Amino acid sequence: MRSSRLFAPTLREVPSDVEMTSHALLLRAGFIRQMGAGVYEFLPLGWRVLNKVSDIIRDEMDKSGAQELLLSAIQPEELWAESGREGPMSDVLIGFQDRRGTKYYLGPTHEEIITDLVRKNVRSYRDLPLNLYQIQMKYRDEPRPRGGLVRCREFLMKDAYSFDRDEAALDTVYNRMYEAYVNVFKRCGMDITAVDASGGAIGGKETKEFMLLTDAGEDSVLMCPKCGYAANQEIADFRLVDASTGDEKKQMARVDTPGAHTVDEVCGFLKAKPNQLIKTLILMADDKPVAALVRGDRDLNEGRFRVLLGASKLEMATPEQIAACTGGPIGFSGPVGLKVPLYADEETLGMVNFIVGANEGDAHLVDVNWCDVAGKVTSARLRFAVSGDLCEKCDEPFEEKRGMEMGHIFKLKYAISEPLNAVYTDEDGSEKLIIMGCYGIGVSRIVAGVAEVSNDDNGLIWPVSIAPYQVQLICANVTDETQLALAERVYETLVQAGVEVLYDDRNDRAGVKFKDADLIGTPIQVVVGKLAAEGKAEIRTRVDKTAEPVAEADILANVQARVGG
RNA sequence: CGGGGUGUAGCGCAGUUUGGUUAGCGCGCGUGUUUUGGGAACACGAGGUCGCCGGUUCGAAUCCGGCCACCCCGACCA
Repeated sequence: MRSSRLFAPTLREVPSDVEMTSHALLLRAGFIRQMGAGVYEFLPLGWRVLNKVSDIIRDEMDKSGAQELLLSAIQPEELWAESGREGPMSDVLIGFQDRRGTKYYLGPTHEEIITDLVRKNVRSYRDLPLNLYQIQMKYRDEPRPRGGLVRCREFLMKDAYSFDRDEAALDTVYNRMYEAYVNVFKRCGMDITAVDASGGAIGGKETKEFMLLTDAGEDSVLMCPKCGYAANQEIADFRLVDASTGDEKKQMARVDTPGAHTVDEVCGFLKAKPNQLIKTLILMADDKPVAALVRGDRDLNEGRFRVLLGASKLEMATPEQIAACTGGPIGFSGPVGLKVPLYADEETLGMVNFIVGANEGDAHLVDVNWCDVAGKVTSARLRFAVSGDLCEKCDEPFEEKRGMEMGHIFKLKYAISEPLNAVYTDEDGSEKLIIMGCYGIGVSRIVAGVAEVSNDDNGLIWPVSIAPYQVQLICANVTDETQLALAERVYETLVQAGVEVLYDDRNDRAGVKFKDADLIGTPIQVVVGKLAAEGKAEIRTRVDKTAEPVAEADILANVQARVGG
């Protein structure tokens, strides 16, 4: 491809509303353009990278025994109603009606569609196992798209779904997918950490997320430096340390705390530390109020709490709902005399003489002890693990890192097949539910991820495997006939040999072309310049700018060696 | 959905506080000349419904009201 013909508008300056490195570089280098919030167009360079990633995924998926197909992006609403996920996922569903008034959603994921396909076409155990995948745009009305390709409303995903007879067969395919994923990310040049994760709205415990560790990531990952345990903060387990001081219990007292409704304000007012306070969070679990009690400096893990309650919906109560069940305004709730079910984080049980809200405006209770709290208190782990908490297996303090989720595999089991009644006839003639797994990779997010971690001040740095072109050939001065003639010959030679080469034949100053080449990030650069008079070109890499003079006859072999390595 | 911010040429910005000639600057773009190894110089030139709608006014990029879009933080996030 000749740069003079390539549609790759590069920018010198970063558009003002861009913050994330990968976003800025992909825009500047002419890989993507924005259509709207979380909606991007892939320009030729971006599209090439996306396809390189897709091809690697295809190769690994096919090797693992999965079969590619293409499902409909338009999904009938009734399937979502049937699976019971229309409600839980209503926030992100983008819907429309056809001319007859039938409702549809643009596919945010394809469990319903594929399970419907399979239940209509699979009858017998002889038809199993099946592992089907596709690479297709997904549509989710994300509450907050961000970071360019990191979180989009329209994004490219590889999604695979396995269908098996029993758990043992599911385990087999799950493990095979794990291996395939490891291979995919390795081939894309990414250093990925697999972590224990939460099944999210679907549920399920056996699930792994494939995280790219980067400060730009949206997730928190807790890692044990000793045993290698790694988990998403949402589900990370840790050892409870008994922090009870053995202080003598004092007499509870009511104090005025005008205007102090946040933990910081109360602490400032009472000259206390956040860990001496227990905050009482009122939540609505399937529309019934419950109270969660956690130490003032901790955060409630709502996902864990929801699972504990067995609730399908859990959300923070509104000020009105809080007033209705506590009798006080938001910010002054407390467990003493509270008439809603109380759930206390296990860490709070060892506390004495703590501070809580008084369930009335502008007042708190101090020197409270658990004996003051009438009523049943359920103790459970309700808070997130944080940096410094101890690994449950080896008592080593966790390190906390940011991660960007690139892939997710998990065992759906019967979560979808049961409501959709996807069954098969087993050997003994009995009808059984198909057991399922699902496996996703954010293809477009991989592009963002690699761009995020692989760059320098001059631009992107692509690994050979997914670079838009393997080689960038630069003719330093196209008005120099010797240079131009040599560059043209080198271009022909490389193209004929099947090397993917972007040939900068523009009539610009050399500096412009060097800058663009670095920005685009092609891993190998071949410069035809002053040495053309001697019949030589310079070959260098994007990372190591040490130029190696190479005679014309040896250029192809040199390039091929670099591409291969 | 809550909080904060921004909308003026393809990109980056000034001008808005205090309304007043023909709305500026840099980059980029076009033509020409000179240049040609790390984003060249000079000359000439093109390019704008000042986010949209309404209002106030003799007069609105500027003041007022409403709306929209985008970004960031939070909530949310198979």
